Amino acid sequence: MPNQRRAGLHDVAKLAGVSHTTVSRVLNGRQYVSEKTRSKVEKAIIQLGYRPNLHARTLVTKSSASIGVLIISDANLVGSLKILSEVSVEATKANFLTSITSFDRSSEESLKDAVFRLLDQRVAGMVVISARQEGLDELVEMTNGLPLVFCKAGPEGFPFRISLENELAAFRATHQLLSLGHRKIVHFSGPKGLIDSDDRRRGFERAMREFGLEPVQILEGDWSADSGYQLGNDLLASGKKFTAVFSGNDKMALGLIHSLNQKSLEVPNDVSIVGFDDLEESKHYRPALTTVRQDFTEFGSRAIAMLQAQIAQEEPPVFKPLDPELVIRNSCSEVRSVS
Amino acid sequence: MPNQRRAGLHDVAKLAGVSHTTVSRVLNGRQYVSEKTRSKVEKAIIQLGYRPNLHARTLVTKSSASIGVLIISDANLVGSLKILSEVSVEATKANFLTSITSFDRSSEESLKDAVFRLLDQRVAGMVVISARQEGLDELVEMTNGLPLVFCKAGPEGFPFRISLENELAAFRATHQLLSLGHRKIVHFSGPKGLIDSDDRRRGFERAMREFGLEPVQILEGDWSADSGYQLGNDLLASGKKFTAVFSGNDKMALGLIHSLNQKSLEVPNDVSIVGFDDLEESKHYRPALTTVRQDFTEFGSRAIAMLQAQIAQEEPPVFKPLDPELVIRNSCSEVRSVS
DNA sequence: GGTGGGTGCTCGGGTATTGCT
DNA sequence: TAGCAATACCCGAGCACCCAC
Repeated sequence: MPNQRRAGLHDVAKLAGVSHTTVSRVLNGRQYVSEKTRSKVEKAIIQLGYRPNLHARTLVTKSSASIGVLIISDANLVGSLKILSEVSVEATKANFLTSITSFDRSSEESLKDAVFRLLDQRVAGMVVISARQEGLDELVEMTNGLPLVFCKAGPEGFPFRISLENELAAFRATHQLLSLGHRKIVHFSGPKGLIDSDDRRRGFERAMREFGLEPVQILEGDWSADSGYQLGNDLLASGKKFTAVFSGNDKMALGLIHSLNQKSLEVPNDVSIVGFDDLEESKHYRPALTTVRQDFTEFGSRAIAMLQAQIAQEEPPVFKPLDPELVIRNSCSEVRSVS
Repeated sequence: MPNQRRAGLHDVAKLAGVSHTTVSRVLNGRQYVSEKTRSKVEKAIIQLGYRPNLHARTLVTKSSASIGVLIISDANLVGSLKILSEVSVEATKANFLTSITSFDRSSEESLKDAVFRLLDQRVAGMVVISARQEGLDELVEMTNGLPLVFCKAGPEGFPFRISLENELAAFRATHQLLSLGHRKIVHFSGPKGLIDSDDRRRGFERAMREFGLEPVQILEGDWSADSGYQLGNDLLASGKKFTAVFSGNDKMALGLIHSLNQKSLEVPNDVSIVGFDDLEESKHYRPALTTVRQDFTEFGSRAIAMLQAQIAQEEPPVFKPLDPELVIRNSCSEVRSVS
């Protein structure tokens, strides 16, 4: 029996011998209720297992206690999911419920449909997790002033946005290679158009430029270890000379190492590699991977804090950018020869 | 201006010059509306950008078009998140909205609070993703007949449950080692109490028993590569003799390989290893990992199909159990010596 | 008597007003 | 004047019922 009618305000009022107005006052912590009546009402609430109907409340107050999360899915689903889970946990702490929906760029439905799925719920605010910039401007228009926070990609100039210091991190990673004497450096990037890929590529290019160097080559993968392996094979087959690779993420670096090993090339003796992400397992690769890490953990709480401030119409908090950290392990050495 | 009042049924009715009932009929595709009025109403709807208020609708129909997902978080968060995303996508296809909330066993709040967060939304059904059995019986009671589907762990005898064939998969993995002549086999398990850990351990033990063997040792890790590394060190320090390890997942296997390598032990020459999961990157480990894979992809669609059937009070679909597949690569060889 | 369409109550809870103690 | 009851109406939709042709 799913739907035995649940107790309502009126039932509580009747049991407690008060008016429904008083019950409402107790529920919302209003004044003008004596201790005695309050406890009477509370007892009745517990006895009946009363729970307010959120839909009814939302209907009249016009403000639901739930936030929407829109995931615009792309290659790196797992990354988005981590953010989602953080956002959800933080939202819960802040007494918000989380409604999620995803939008697949390759599907027939329009972004508008996905956005309206959330808007129709009258969410109090929205967190958008997207790896690409495209379409985000329209999104702002569609939502028409609704509190909004973007994770990763966000429209140009939009104030509420949480992103990684990709460019700086990539710069530092590349710099590490350069400071070891490497000059012939290849970059494995992620899919073009993803903000992470593009920013990291930019950081790489800036570091090279500051040394007056040209990249040997920039190869585009899809973040997977498989693609790193494939790119490694392609690179070796091309016959281009290089002494180091800066990989856009750790997984591609793993695939690259695999492909080098198959051709009897060793890391770091023959080729030096720097990764990106510092996955939990990267230190157990062979060799342990030198990589660059960014603290992800505050992503969710920052997003929710920004959203809450907007919802409450307060001044949004200002966050310091996250400082990327270079983690030096065993996949880099000084240049020996130009193979 | 977030809340310029949005158009309601009445506004549409006024503009179209009909009553709100007629508009409601058009919206719900009821009969007894002439083509002419229908198109008039539809025009008005578009013109006003009208969107029905889901809360109002839920209030009167007592059935919301949203399902709840409760994530009871444990070690393997990423696994749960993958299921979540599938569930969410499938739910969307079926025109349901997804509300999620998580419950942390180590937190002060009770499971009841988490469940009620969802129940208060009057969700039409609930998907529970839990790695542990504990507390799931109460959950069934609390929800009082609400359509329910459990992913991974589920209460004893509960009919609606999606789980992996862990026991069988682990049996096959162990069997592979045995058929190569290994007799001194160690098992690295996940945290005790997790259904995945326990089932895999059982499969391992059954395989050993059928060969009349005792496990050399069963070591408990936490699924992480770090713990696999630690367990590897512990094992080597213990001086116990072994020729093979069946690791409860691929990541711990990676850590184990790392620890063996540090002691100049090679895989598979000195020690054979079978993993579990077949991560995308496992084929790029050194050596490429022999492991066992289960197809995860239908998890979400199965869960939603089961839930939908319950919600619609239809006969739930019956699914064949997923057949685990042994993926043979280079981390196992025949026994040579007992080190 | 089947179509087409309007009136009015309902869902569950918020709130403003009045009035009594 | 604090503490409460009683009344009444609102939110936005669904629907039973009624009344026209």
